Amino acid sequence: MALDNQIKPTESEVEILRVLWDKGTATVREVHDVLSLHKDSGYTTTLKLLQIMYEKGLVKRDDSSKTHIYRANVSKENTQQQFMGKMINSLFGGSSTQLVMQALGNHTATKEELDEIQQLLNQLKKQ
Amino acid sequence: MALDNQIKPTESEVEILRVLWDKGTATVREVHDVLSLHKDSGYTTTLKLLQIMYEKGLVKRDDSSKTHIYRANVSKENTQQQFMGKMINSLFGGSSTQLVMQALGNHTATKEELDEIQQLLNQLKKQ
DNA sequence: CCATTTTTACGATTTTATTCGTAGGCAATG
DNA sequence: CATTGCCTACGAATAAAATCGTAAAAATGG
Repeated sequence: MALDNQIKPTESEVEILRVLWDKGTATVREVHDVLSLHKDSGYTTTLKLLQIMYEKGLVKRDDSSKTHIYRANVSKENTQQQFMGKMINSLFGGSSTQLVMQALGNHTATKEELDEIQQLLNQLKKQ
Repeated sequence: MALDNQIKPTESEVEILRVLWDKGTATVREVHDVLSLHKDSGYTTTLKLLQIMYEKGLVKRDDSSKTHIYRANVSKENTQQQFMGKMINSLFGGSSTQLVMQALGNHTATKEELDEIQQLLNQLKKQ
């Protein structure tokens, strides 16, 4: 039933979560190295953010050895849901369909993607 | 071609824009009264926000008479696009299809809505 | 025409998010 | 066993967003 905690990660926190979702586990250094590719903030900034995220419960960590190992404590799917819900409410009058229409209309999708969507649509129609 | 201004409205600014999109034009008082239904910040807060939004170019205003009249200067559609784009990039690996799938899968849509989506899908498939 | 209300302007404060600097610990290695 | 480097902790600085308080001008309406 996932009475989802309403800890909404900030933008910077999402960037970090993406790395963790991708790698599964990572040290501060590893996270930082990935972020550094597109951003230039210092190492201690990443460290601090991970510590804050730990306090918030957004990540877990194994601190049994000196170099701590982090992993996400919120799923990508839930987080997507959370942000999508916010957006649907604030910008699409609560209608997820409106959002879907907008997304479909404005971003080009390949034939394969359209088929994929079609399949899902068929499934939903059956119910 | 809409070389969209990258002024990203903040969350509070979006709330105000919603009122303006809905009413077309509104005074600070009118905006504030609507916001007050779900929020309790003071009148001058709303005023200040509208002034900031004016400086940013998010709203226009008619200040020919004492009580200024505001209207949105960014469209709902563009703003939706802007936020959706951000979200697709930060949470859906750049794939709008992923977002659509997620939205379809998790929020219940009525038969009519599904049909509407189907229609759009058909249209896209033709191209 | 005076008192009250409503409005704008705008600086200041508060809150939240992000960034950094410094200190202390530990471990590798020359 | 000292030096160097990398790690965490954590307070503090900075930045950005939201809120408020107060003053002054205009409007309202007895």
